[in-house]
Amino acid sequence: MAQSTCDRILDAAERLFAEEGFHVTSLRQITQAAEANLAAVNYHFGSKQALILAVFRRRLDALNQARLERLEAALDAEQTPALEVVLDAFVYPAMAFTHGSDDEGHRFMRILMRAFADQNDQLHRALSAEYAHVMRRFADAIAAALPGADTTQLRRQLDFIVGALTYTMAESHLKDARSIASDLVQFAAAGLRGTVDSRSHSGATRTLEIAP
Amino acid sequence: MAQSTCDRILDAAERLFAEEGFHVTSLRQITQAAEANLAAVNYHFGSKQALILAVFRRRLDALNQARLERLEAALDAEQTPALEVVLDAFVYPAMAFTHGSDDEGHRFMRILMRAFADQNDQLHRALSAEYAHVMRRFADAIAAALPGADTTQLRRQLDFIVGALTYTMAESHLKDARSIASDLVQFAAAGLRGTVDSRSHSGATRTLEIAP
DNA sequence: GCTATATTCAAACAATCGTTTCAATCGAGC
DNA sequence: GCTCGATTGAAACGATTGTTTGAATATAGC
Repeated sequence: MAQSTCDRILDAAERLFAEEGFHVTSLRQITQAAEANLAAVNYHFGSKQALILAVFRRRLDALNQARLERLEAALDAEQTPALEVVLDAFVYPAMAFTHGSDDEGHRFMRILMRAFADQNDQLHRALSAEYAHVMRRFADAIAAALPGADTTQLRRQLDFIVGALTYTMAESHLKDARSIASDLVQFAAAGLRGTVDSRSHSGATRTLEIAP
Repeated sequence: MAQSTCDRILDAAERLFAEEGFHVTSLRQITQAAEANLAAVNYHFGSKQALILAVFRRRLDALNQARLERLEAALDAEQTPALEVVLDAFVYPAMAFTHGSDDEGHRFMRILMRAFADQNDQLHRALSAEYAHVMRRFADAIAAALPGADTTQLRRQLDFIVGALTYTMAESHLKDARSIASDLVQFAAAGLRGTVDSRSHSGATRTLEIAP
């Protein structure tokens, strides 16, 4: 018995949630996979909903901390790091999760996307609150690397990047996570730079009026 | 009675799926909201899973057809339309759905994201198959507008755009869908152009080696 | 008007769900 | 060694699920 009952339940729940979904996964499946008793879930976590939240916090705390550490390191090394460095600090730790021993990172990204699709629940609010702190830091760092950028537009574009990252990681069976991360960083950097029209880049910025 | 029982069930199911999710929504909720009998679902559709598929096909067919029509119109007007025009043909019809009479479009995008989060099911395979046809057309059009672009990298970037689009539409309560669509088109165009390094754009393309 | 087909209805089906209960077991502290 | 709290165990609870059944009703064709 290497792990405690709590951890075994968390591991089993994470795996099953990713494979099947939150609501279709029963506590009986989880406890059976964890070699624990059915009542252990309600004893240790209180309810199924609380278990779901616990599964998320465990990984999300680590992910966001890794992101912030990487950002801090970049800010220590340079006063205003290049755009790619900031984006990499955001993207790479997420990708690193998909590169763990087995598929645990890929699994987690799947259930992370599932969570963001659950618009209504308290789960979404809890995750957004968790994200808000990190997002503000990165928005600031990006704004510093992009003088003249519009703040509200930049926040929108950050949503684009989060969407591209989450979707891509949940979608592809990436053996080449590192290559995809590099592609996304490059893509996002070019997208961000292309919409800053104060310091004109060689006319690469085109506008298109969308038909009504 | 303006609509048939079938249509009332489809409408009610779509609304409830978006609000609650697939598996937590019961057939009793659906039939009650549709003012139909419980057995009507199994009579008209065969099973709950078949109903879910029917809900998707109804809207997805219309969305993809609208995209292709817009792309064809652009290809008729110009031999190789500008990148922004192609991207707009992909993005705008999706955004137009979120701009319907009530929230029906926004609702649909939420359940579309939910569907893509359901990795395993036949639902995901059915939707990917439905998408594949459209994606190929757009990939070709984008490749034509971007001479010298790498094909596999371009397909990856298309996934980025799909992710950004789906995530953004599922996330924000957009009153200003048109503005967001314009932002996304501009962002994506710049991102795509920024990674084509054959015809060098003013050194805007930077590469970053990601740490191991 | 009658018949045959299509649809709706109320009721019951078996299965599964999350949760609760209470006794059994374990493990440290004195 | 004994006791008390923490943990686990088996079983049952009430509720809800998707599906099926068979009778009642509406609708079309002749």
